[in-house]
Amino acid sequence: MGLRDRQRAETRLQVQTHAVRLFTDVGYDATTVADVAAAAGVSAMTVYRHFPTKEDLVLYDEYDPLTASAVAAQPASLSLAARIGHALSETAAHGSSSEKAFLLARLRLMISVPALRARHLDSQYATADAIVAALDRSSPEEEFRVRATAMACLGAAHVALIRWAETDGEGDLPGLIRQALTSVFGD
Amino acid sequence: MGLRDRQRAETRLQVQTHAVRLFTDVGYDATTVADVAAAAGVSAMTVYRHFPTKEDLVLYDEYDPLTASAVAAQPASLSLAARIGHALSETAAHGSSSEKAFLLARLRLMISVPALRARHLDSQYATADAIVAALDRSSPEEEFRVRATAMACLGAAHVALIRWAETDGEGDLPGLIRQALTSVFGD
DNA sequence: CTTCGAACTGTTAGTTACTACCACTTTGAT
DNA sequence: ATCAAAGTGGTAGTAACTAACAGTTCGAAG
Repeated sequence: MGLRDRQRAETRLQVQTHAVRLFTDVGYDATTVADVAAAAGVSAMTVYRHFPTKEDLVLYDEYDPLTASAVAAQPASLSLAARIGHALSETAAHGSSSEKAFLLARLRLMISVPALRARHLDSQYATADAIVAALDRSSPEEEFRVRATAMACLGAAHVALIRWAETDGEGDLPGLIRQALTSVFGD
Repeated sequence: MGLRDRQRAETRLQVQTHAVRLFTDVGYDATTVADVAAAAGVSAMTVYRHFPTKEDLVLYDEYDPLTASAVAAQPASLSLAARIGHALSETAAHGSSSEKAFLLARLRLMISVPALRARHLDSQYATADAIVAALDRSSPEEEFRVRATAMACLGAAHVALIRWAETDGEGDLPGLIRQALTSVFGD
């Protein structure tokens, strides 16, 4: 990996870090993209080169492919809901390890800012698509069943994620997700 | 109800009707608010006086309070998921009666346009809030349980709604919602 | 019926997110 | 050493909104 890639990654991180800090301290709407660019020491154009929209300064990652492959890796002997639920819990265990404070700040923004909350929910929709693509191999009726189950599990897991953020990330996220799922499905 | 209110309602309907038609025929992004205003024979400012954002030209209603009161009216002997699920199915039975073609056009936009899809999902989030407010009367743990169940049921119902729109509203929506919920919960 | 306040509408000017285009610099491979 | 490619900045432009002002119309009180 050359110097160019390293500098690009560095710039990207700087921009995003300053963005989340300003959004948290000053407010999302009260902070312009020009403000973020100035704080990061770049031009506004450079911000848009790294992040397609202002919202993406907060919402860049997402674990769609990871989740989908985790679902596919579950033993087929389990029920559909159990396979999806376990996969979600496992994926959360991997994702939430590094830089918890930064992730928490981003999550709080995703909860409190309407535009970010909406986009975050839409990314769940994309995750459901990925799960359907990873599992569905038969009839439209089966796809309907898989998609409904996936959306239900993702909805429950989302509540766990919010709870985790509201308690400052002190509980363990995979456990909260399992708790949310069992309180819905009994199992 | 005076002439003023009638004219206001008339203008609002005209604006929204032309908006949905233009969005469907020309495209959401390719249609400007000025285009909508011109088609409806009003100024752009008038559009904003009736609808806070361009997105709200498609997403105005939503049945939060209806759903919440329907949930509260379910017999407490049923399980939590059953109470919420039945309430969703009942609310859908009331809402989908009048002007199906217009509702379908709006739904198709909510599915295909990313910004509208995101806001539509966020309105589900608001519905979950209303359900929680209607049911929760005890501990934070109970609220967690209610919210997780509500989001799960709403996620499944959303899949039914999409399916209904994709099949041009020919199946019955309450039945599809029940089908989605039973394919998730077994019950 | 007249009059006066309030609401509806239009116009204008401004902010901000975002895009297209052009020129300049820097990197990395030949 | 050179040249193509990529990163960066500047300018200009579109479109979603907002604030403030002025004109018009409705509706209620006298």
